[in-house]
Amino acid sequence: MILPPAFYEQDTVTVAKDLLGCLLVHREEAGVTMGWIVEVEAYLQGDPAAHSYRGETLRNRAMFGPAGHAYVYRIYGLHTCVNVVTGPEGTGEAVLVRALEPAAGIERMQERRGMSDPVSLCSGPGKLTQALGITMDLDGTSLSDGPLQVWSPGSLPDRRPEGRDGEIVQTTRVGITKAADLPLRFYLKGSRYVSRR
DNA sequence: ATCAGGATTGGCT
DNA sequence: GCCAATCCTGATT
Repeated sequence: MILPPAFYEQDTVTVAKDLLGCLLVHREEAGVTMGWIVEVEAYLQGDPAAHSYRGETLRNRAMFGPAGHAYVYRIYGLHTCVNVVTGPEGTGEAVLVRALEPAAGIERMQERRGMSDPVSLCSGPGKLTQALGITMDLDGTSLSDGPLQVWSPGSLPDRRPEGRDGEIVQTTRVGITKAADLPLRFYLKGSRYVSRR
């Protein structure tokens, strides 16, 4: 089932951990692509590494919007990353989706990524957006009521992401310079689909 | 008006 | 391990 807005209104770290094992689903006319979320990072209020740290701007506007919407941004001029917005409106907290285990629409992902190895298809924040066809026009859209959705674990009967059932590893976040010591990255223990160990 | 730099990736050494 | 690619945004002059 599609996660309701109330799910995203919980504490951001709680949402980050509960997101692991859920399905990120992109529905397009061309077809559906989806993958289990296996790696995330939390970005909090007052967190120097968060895009929201210096206040609301045109770019990070969605981060301050209602929980359960997407915050999509471009990085290094070429890659796109997707976040799940959390917390009450105005707080500027979000969870970055860093890696997926491909679950459906794998052929389309392979076409878009120009490669075939399933392990490398979505093992990074820029890779997964390319694989699922997530573009800037999804910025600010509702994840409960739009083309980009998040489904609860077990939405695909008898199918589960790889790894030690439900065990979560917590580490520092990847690629940041500010607040680099905060342990706000979470991934499914044993998954081969994370961006790095 | 100008400019530094970034929540990355892929290719080369 | 190192580095270029590539393009805004946001901060500064």
